[in-house]
Formats: sequence, structure tokens, C-alpha cells
Amino acid sequence: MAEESSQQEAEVRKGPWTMEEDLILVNYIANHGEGVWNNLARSAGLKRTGKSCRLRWLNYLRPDVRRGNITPEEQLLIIELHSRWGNRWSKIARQLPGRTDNEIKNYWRTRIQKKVKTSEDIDCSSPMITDHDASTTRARSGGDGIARQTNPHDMHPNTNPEADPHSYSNTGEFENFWSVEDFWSMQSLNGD
DNA sequence: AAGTGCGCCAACCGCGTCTCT
DNA sequence: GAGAGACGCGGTTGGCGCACT
Repeated sequence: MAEESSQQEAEVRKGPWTMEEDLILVNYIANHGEGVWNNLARSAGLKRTGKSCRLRWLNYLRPDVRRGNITPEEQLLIIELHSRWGNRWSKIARQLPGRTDNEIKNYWRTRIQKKVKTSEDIDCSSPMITDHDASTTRARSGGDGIARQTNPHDMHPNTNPEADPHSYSNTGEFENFWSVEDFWSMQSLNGD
């Protein structure tokens, strides 16, 4: 018994999602809808926890999720709402269509919080970040400032399967480089 | 050119709340 | 009303790429 459960635990995958897993998840949700994430994970044949599936879907795969380039307006809103509600990220996220709590949380911690702290140290003239500040910081981490590594949004031109499909075949790397935009266009092509 | 540090983001973890039986 | 399971939220961590020295 203990063996069985430990074996099951060992089968639970962690870490970055592959394209194949994303496809399975999106297809499953397209056909069956969201809900009961643990069952979903099992039924879809994903070796992931329901939690992990939910997080992946909400933060990344949902078609209405907007990514990158937080606008000055959004930034203002985040600051205002944070001053009102504190770290209620999901609540704040609901006021920003297409933004996820995780994204806002990261944005706050990595940029706004730092700026606020700095300006407090200096003389707290204004915690506001200029658009220029924001865009320059983003630019540093590569183009639009969206993630790298296994992040599908880091779709480098020379790793685009259309540009060089051969670089994707025969290697496991293929599944780690794709864009969610491509993903949804694939979905529409598939008629799902 | 190589090494180091920093910034950023995706994903995991723990805990509180909600819902169902 | 109590217990179990699922969900949702906020905090934290791991790892990659870029900038700087």
C-alpha cells in the first residue's frame, strides 16, 4: 500500500509545463470545461496535481489572459488598489481584465515595491513609476520583458518552428519553445 | 572573454475558506 | 453539526537571461 502511494506520488510531475501537457489541458477544458481540477488532471491523463493544472490554466493558458507590457494606467490602478486593499492580489486582478493575480503580484514585488521603497528612502516624493522606467526595466529582460527559459512567450525568431522546423524535430527541445498565440491559432485550426 | 550579480517570471507550497455528504 | 475534499489565495523559491565588472 505504502509502496503504491509512493509510486503514485513519484508519478506526479513538477516543474515547467511542456507543450504537450498544455495541449492536453487546453483540449480537455475545451471539451469538458473547467472544474474539479483533481478529476480533470486525472481524466485528462496529466501527471499533475489539480492545483498545478488550475494554476497553469488561470495564469497562462486561458485565451483571455493578457501578458506583458503593464500600461501606465494599469500601473496606476494597481498602486491605487494596493493602497486600498493591500496584498489582495486576486481582488486587484479582478479589476484588471486579462491580468492574473500572479502577474500583478510579481509586478508589484519586482518593480513597484522596490520603487516605493526607494522613493521612501529618498524622500517619498512620489512612489509612481514612470512608463519609461517600467519599459526600460522590461527591455532589459529581453524584448517585451516576458519570460525566457521554458516560457512559450520567449519565442525567438530563430526558434520559430515555421522559420526553422528542423530545429524542433527529433529533439525534446521542441516542446519548450512555442507561443501561446500560436497555440490558440493551432486550436482554431484544429477546430476545437 | 569570462565571471558574478541582479532582475524577472513561472511554478510550488502552505494555509484558510468553501462546499458537499 | 462534523468531517473530508476541493478550491483559492498569498508567500516563497528556482532557474534563466542580461548587464555589469
